[in-house]
Amino acid sequence: MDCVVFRYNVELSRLEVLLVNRKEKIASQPKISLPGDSVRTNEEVLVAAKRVLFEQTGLRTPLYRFRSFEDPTRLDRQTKPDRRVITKAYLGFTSNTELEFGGLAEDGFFTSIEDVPKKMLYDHASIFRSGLDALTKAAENHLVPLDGMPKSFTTTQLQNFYEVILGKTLDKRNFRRSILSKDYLEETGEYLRGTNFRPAKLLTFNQVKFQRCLDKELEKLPVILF
Amino acid sequence: MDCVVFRYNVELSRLEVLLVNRKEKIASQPKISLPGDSVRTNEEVLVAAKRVLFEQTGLRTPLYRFRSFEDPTRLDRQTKPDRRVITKAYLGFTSNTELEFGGLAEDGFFTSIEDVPKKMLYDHASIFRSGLDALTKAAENHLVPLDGMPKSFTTTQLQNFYEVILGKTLDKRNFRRSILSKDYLEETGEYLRGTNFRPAKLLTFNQVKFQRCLDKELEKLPVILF
DNA sequence: CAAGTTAGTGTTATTTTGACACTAACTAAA
DNA sequence: TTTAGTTAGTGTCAAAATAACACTAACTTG
Repeated sequence: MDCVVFRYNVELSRLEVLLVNRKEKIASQPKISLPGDSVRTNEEVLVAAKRVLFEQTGLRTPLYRFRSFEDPTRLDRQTKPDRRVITKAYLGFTSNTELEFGGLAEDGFFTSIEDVPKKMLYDHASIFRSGLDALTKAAENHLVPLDGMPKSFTTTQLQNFYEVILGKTLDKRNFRRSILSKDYLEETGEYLRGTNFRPAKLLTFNQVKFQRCLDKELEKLPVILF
Repeated sequence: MDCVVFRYNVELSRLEVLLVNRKEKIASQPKISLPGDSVRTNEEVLVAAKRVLFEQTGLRTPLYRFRSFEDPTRLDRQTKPDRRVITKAYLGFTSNTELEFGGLAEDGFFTSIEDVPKKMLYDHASIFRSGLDALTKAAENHLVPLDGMPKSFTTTQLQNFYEVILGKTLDKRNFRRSILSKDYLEETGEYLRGTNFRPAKLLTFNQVKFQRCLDKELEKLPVILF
């Protein structure tokens, strides 16, 4: 199981992803990789993902599964032909920049998604790409988890976040209508102070409601096949 | 990997599913189960599913993946706690009733979905139920694979098929508009003869175009996260 | 109090979806 | 040959969802 953990870098207004270097070099593979490890025999995969992410990087953040990778040649082609390895991939968001490496991870860093190496451990480069696709798809439908946003934020800040992910500008009114109808944002009653213009309402992300919203969307899917 | 293979019984106008009895009894488990077995180390899972289905029942039919089952307790609770077993489930349709059993399967039969045993091998009862859910969802969106329909059929026959799956009647005009817009049905140029009323156009199912249509639908999904 | 800046809102046109009823084409029987 | 019987096949209208678009509200500073 592997994790694609994004960070929204507000200052540089860019999207970053968390990569780690493995302690051990595996055959001729690059050490640079996504955080990830194998699942214990009696462990729920999602639980394993959270555990491993914490062990390797010190991060605790909700994770969302997005795809499995089970091509029988995914590791063969590169290394160990002794057994077949499949992996399940999760994505997450964080705002935390204080990392503590451990487990299989020697060290690591956030890097702009532009600068992610083309070659990483095993098929991690393509897992990353797939995670980015999943994120884009989620963004197009205003279903990006906001675990990496500040505790509270304004609608405009949120729109900027989405615009960074999608790489294009969005219509303010349509964006607000859509995102508010999703019903996972809550007003704090507070306003953003310190500007020299009209203060904006501060919102918070309700992760539980977001999950409910995700489930509702999954119900609506035209197919389960797949 | 396990297969949920449906058959549309035109005469009885009901939906049936293919079950097999395993040759070997496993612990205190029922022998009755879905066709299924483990995947070979170097085998694509879909390929394995088609191979196993053929070995066990003599059927060759396109299969469509619909879900994975990976709860760490799925077999533990019942039998072998020696290793963790996950499974990937596929669904398919056939019109073939000539079965040839082999491999792990002693024998088998099609049974009405009403009469599927509540207790089957491992968690096969819940895999079946989940396959039926997938089918229903597909039917609601007019995306049921028609591999189990006769070579050619009329729109009305197709509508009956859908009505059997959904257990309710559908509006003829809306059904036709929707299903024809999907673009995986082709006119044969032939007409259904032998009736004493207006002859209906005969259509065929194009499985390749259907796959393309499925892929297009998957593109449109609001999330990749699942 | 005027100027500057962002916050916040509503309407219209287009597309999609569901509800609904009639004419067309054929056979069989009178 | 005409009429009755039966299913095939088609189009419109209303409702909901979606995309495009411009102005007023609220605050700060000088």
